[in-house]
Amino acid sequence: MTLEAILDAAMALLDAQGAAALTMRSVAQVLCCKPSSLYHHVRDREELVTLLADRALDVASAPPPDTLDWTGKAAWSARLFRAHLRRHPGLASLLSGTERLGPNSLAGQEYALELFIRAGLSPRHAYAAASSLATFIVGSVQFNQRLDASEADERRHRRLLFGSRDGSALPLLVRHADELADVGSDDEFEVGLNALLTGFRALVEETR
Amino acid sequence: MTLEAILDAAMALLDAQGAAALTMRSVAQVLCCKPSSLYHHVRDREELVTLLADRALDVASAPPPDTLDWTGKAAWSARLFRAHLRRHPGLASLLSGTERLGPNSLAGQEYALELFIRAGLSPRHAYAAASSLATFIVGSVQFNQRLDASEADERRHRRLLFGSRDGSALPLLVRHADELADVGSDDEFEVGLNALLTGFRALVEETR
DNA sequence: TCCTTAAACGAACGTTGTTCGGATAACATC
DNA sequence: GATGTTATCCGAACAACGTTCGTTTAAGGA
Repeated sequence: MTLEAILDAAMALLDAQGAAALTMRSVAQVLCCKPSSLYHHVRDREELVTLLADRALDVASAPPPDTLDWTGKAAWSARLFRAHLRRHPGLASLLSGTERLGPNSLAGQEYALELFIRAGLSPRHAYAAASSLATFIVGSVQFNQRLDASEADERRHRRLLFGSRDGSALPLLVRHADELADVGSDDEFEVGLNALLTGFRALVEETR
Repeated sequence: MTLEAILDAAMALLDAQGAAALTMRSVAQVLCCKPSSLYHHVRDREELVTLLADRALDVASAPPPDTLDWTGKAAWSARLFRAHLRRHPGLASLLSGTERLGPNSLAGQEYALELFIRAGLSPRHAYAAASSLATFIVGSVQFNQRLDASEADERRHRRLLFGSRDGSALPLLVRHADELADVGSDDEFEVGLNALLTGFRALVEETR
């Protein structure tokens, strides 16, 4: 009957059946109580989601090995964060819909801020860089969630769709349909991540 | 009574009252008909949203001036795209929830693909780069939507929140609270965009 | 003129978030 | 130990949502 239990139930529900199944009634059912009881511990459904979104970030992430330079550490943490988001389907969509001011979210911001400031960025640039990186990671997972769910089916679908068009309007997409069809979300993420980090590295150089 | 009219009404509703107001009943009311009538032109609400998400991308965007190099053109188009997303609140959240296989979406992908391939990227890298860029743009708008709505209030709120914590856990966020509080979404977007593009430029160099 | 077909409607069903008043139990106070 | 206060839970209900079904209406072709 405590708020902890409510968030636990919501988390279990989120992992098991996705974000759409996260209703007041379903949460109550998991806790063997009635929906109205939840409103004594939580004002809204929105507040529940906000609390859950931050609680779900409570990942005891292993710190990156010290042998890496700062971009290596950033990449390490970014991949870990992405893996965590993919392990909990629906979490990405939760995060992009709520404000991120909870303790775990702030801790992550603090960590990235320290990393980027120590690398030589101004506080403002470090903050903007951290926000951009977080935006890209969460957005990347959220965008490819539907695609990853169907996997091979989706690839075939995409290839079919590209190929079925007459080549006049979309020559490049059609010509490279087969090759592009199996560019997975992993490849896309790595390209974007590396691009962002080399961009940040260049920003450090030009600031110095 | 045509599908065009339905999408027009939905678009008007989206612009006027946001994505949450986009209900079957409200769309029907704008068209002076009953909700059940909509189901003769659209299978689901999801299909309506999917169609709308692509139709809303129908922006007769002025092509970037030819004096710019390819990263300049990419930045130009990216800023235009972002401005368009911000002009239509709720569109970003629509885009991140549906598959992007409509004609306008594909046309945008084709355009970015051509730009990046002509710059020297392999088709696969060009595709991944374009996807990453789109992810960042849409994600950036969606993330900062709530923040931009409140504007100054939100800034004060953020500063207050950062400042109110004891400095032990979040030393950097607290120390630079004032400075960080007025890092707007524009700054964040420009930093991320520039980083991505210099990263892509480096990718071209190392590929060649 | 009659028949077929497509579109709009009215009413309902199930589910959602949320509110309110009453029942209930625990806890503090005299 | 009795009493009153407080916090919690429950039952029922409300409005709004997406969706479906059967009927009505209107238009177009044979």
